[in-house]
Amino acid sequence: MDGKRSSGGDPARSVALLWGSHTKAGRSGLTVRAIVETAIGIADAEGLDALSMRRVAERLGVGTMSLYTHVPGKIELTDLMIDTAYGQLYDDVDAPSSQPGGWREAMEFVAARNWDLYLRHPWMLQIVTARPVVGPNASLKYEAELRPLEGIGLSDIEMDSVLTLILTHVEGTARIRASLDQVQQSTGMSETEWWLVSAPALEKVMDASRFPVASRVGQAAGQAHNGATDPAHALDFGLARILDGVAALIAGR
Amino acid sequence: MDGKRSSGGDPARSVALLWGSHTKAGRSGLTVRAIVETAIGIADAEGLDALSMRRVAERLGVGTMSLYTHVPGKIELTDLMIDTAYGQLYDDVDAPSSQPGGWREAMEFVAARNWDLYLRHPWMLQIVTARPVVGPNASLKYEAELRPLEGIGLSDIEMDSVLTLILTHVEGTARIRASLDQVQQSTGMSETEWWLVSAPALEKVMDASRFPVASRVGQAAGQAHNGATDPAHALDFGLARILDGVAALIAGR
DNA sequence: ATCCCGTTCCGTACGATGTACCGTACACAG
DNA sequence: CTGTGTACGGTACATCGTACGGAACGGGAT
Repeated sequence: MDGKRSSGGDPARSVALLWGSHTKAGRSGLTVRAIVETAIGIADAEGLDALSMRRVAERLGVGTMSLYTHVPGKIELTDLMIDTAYGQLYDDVDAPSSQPGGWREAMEFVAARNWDLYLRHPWMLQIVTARPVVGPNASLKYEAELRPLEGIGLSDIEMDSVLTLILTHVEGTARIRASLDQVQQSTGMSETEWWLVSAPALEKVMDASRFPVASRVGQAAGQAHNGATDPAHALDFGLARILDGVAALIAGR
Repeated sequence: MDGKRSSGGDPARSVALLWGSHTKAGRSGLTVRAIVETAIGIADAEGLDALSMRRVAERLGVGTMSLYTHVPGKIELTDLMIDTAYGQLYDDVDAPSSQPGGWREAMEFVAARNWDLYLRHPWMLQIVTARPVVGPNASLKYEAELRPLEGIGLSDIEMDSVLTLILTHVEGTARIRASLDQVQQSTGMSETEWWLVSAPALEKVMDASRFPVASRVGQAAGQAHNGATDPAHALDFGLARILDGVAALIAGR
């Protein structure tokens, strides 16, 4: 899968599927909800690559093709998975906006929650988020995350832009973290170990004098957070700069 | 492919492959370079999903398994593709740092070049950038992009953090754009058309009063750049905030 | 000239995958 | 009790990456 996103074809079908109640069960007790939750369980535990229709069906004790009675295809299934995961983000719509402190603390809260979300469900990062899935939980998420930006001196468009900026930052940084985790898991080496193994081969072939700044900075960064990159630090550093920039925009009025 | 990234196994092998000269050709004239360039051509034109070992071999007029004489597997091939693409970024290492204007203009130049890169090679966004591929061109890129940040009052670690922040922003925003492009291409509908088709089904099921802020802001944003999101605007807006934040960091010393 | 051996090429085959197609068997309305 | 719509799922197909092992070649040693 990965880069796929045909958008299914019929938008109305997808909308109905996302917003429907999914309670009707046939004689084998199969439900859309059960399918989605099983799929999330597999993806959480073994990654998106391990998620196949056969595996889902097997785990549900059901024939593979029975899934297609409830779900049009795998793409729509992943759409449902994403919207379901969004549902776990906030207890209620006012969670971010009722955060103590101003909009800045609220946005830090939003960033932290999204960061945690991608930690729990790394597979979300692998699903190309094409034209955002407009499910009920995604809509609630958007509403919840927008509210703290109300009435602080931003236009509607700026509110949307600021939120997009923050979420893009979190997602991108989470992607870096997820990649590091995956390499670590698949090679059995920590990042530090990996560099120790690669360094000799690299030094033999790479003339450090051609990259004076890069090698100095790379060295410094590597030592500071043992491992070439520290996603947690990147998250905080970046968010601080972004929020400073937004504050400057507001103050400049 | 998509979410894969086994890191191949032997790091030394990958390093040698990336930094090697790739000039030795066998009796059929097959080269690593030719394989990589053909692969890039396919991915550029038809997307990463259309890239298969069979297609590459076919286009080269060669048996599929012959590729494996020169390249260990598909994952390593994509590593080579990425480093090759990086090679097209700057004419020389000093391109960004010799930009007229200060570090700010230089970083805008860097952002614009990366933005263009992802426009030309959208498949790069689909390849999970695990433990960054340390090829020769990637190293040059890092050096080139770091140089404009020299001597402006940032520590080594901050230099790295700032660059990471900017590149993450560009990549994330490019990902949004690529997704929109792909939906547009696969459905044959422009984004505006898509929303027009989906809106009726959505309105029937979604109670706008539950999402007061979201629907107001979404409406405003949608009208401003006809289409729910305007990646180009998001790029500029975000970059401006980020650079303001960095400027504040420097000024605060 | 002959042989040998290392390398390059590639045909075949295997185990995956998503899902189209179509028969079966059940639950419920009449 | 019977008729019919829906849920279920077995089989099959195209596609993928690539393991395996044989064929074909080029160049060095005899």
